[in-house]
Amino acid sequence: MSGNRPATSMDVARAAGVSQATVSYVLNDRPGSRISEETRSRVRDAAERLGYVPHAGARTLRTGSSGVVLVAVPDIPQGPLATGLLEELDKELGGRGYTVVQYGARRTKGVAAAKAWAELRPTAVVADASRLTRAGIEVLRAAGVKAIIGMGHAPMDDVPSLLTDHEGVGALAVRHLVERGRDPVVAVVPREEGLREMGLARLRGARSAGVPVTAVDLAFDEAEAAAFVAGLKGGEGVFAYNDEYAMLLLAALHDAGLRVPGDVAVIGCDDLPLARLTRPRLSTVRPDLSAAPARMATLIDRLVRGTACGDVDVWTLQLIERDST
Amino acid sequence: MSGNRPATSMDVARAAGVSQATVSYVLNDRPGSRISEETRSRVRDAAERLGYVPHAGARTLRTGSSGVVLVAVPDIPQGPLATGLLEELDKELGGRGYTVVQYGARRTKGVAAAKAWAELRPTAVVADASRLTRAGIEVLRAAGVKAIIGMGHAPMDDVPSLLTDHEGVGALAVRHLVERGRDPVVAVVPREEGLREMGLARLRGARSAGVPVTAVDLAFDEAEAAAFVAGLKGGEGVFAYNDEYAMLLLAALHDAGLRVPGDVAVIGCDDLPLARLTRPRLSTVRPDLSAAPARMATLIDRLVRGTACGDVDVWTLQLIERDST
DNA sequence: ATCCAGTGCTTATACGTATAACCACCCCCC
DNA sequence: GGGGGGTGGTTATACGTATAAGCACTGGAT
Repeated sequence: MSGNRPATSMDVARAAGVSQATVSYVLNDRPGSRISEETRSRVRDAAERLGYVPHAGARTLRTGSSGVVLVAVPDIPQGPLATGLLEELDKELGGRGYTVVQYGARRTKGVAAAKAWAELRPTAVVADASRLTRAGIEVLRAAGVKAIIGMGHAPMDDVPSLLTDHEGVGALAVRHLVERGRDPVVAVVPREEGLREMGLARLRGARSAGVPVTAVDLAFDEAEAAAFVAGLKGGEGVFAYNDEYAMLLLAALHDAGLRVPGDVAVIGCDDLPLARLTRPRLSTVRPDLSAAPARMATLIDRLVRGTACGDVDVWTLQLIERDST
Repeated sequence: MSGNRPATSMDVARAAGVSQATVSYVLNDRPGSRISEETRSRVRDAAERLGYVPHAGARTLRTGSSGVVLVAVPDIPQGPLATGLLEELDKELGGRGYTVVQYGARRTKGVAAAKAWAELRPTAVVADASRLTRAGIEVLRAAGVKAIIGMGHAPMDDVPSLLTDHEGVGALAVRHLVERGRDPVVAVVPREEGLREMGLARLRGARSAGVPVTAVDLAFDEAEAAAFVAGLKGGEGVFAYNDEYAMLLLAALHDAGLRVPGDVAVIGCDDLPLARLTRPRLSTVRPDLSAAPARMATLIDRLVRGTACGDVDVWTLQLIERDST
């Protein structure tokens, strides 16, 4: 049973006493094929008995389309938001008959990454926008990829994208701090590779709110946070880039004996589950992703069927006011 | 350029003025093939010019082996530990010529999941042990999967596994609490689906340490945590299942006005980056995964080549003592 | 001159599937 | 008794690749 090679549709055909074509017609129950109910069940029985599983590669070769949606996940450690988004997207696309596959993409990008993806002849590709270059997109198109969707902060002119509204996050956070009467407003920009660009985008948004905003570069490091906090005079409102940085600052402020929000107000972004547990409770900007998976799935499906072109979505932002501001 | 069908090795052959076989020999540079250097470069040029990318499905069909390592990730939200493990594993296997692909596996398990995976004809499968059943394993074997590796807490008798030493975590945590003179020792068992079994395993380990341990069921919920904390008398040592639960308890203890570690000691598990930011700093049990990816990759490679059989790894545990115990 | 060994390719085939095209049969109706 | 139209299949082929087997030629050695 286990030393043998996998059963093929030909094996099933022999076992059921029919031709291989009949097996194919039955198992895919192609509409318009004229096979008697009796033969159908004989074929299905044989397939079950032999443990037949179709060969995706062969099918792809024959039909010219794999039904695979390749998701190239970013290198940045994934939070619960991204994980949840992918899970929902998987469910949506699975329900429409696609096979969702995540591809680790070890640091490659551009044409090199695109070539690796193209080998699988995916029907669609969802990729971190920072991995996509124009030349890479050409490679994918040439390999027959029907739908290409970018995720990230920079709008790609060539492919529809799910954009994170980083500017909006910054603007919303700063407006809130101003409303609460905070005067020097400070925006933290993370120094880490991959986060820095987004930090700068959020800073731009912060500055668009109409008040002067001081930018401060910060690595995710307790000593640096302590040094930053030591320079505060009191009264500041700090937009901490995200909840993780906000938690870093809350700890540093606690160590320095500063009161939140009495001396300094802090606001994060993401509404992480763990960030609800800080004391004081952390105010934050929550990106609402709940509508994204279904819309992405619909868009992919339309692009594959060729009935629609690009469409850019933007997340909805919501301010969650707790105790830290 | 973009309305065309993808270039095949036959197209490359025509462009280079050679046969398709020659193209295959050159691009895979098969040792022992006698092709002149001049022809080789002509072929490579043509391939580059046409943007040729091999068709993985066709190759799989021909060779009978895909080189794909399918990783079926668990449904439980992934922490940085698991993410890091996968990333390293990806790198290791990528370096050995495998293609690592993550498969979302929307809640399916057993035979249904195995059939879905088998369609891709992976060379190896790394799966959450809770998704693997004996029948499922048979399906994979029958589909030609050479290496099957389980991850999780229950040792599978049939496949080698990377085991989390949940018992060890419990035992180590409780021994530490006892050393610090804590008298009633309490172990938290999470109520969430998927976490509960592991919680029970950690509880067994906790009880193997030789002192009486009270178990308490807890959902990840602030109100429940507050109710639990309200029942404490003081002096307790609490093993909180993991860092997230520990943070939940720290918040509840803070709200109740109890001092940590003065009144109650708390220890977690995982050494999450965010958990280093609590005040007091959280003591924890850190699973050391650094050796796992390389060992898993080696094991997979050996199983594929048929030069080795099973081998069970266990993570190394380390106690990190900070301020909460 | 003939044979042998090597070099540099080409020809032919099989992998597993989906589907267009064809075929045999039966029944009914003029 | 012959044509027409449904019913229930079968035969043949192509998808793109890897590789075994063969073939033409060249340059010695016998």
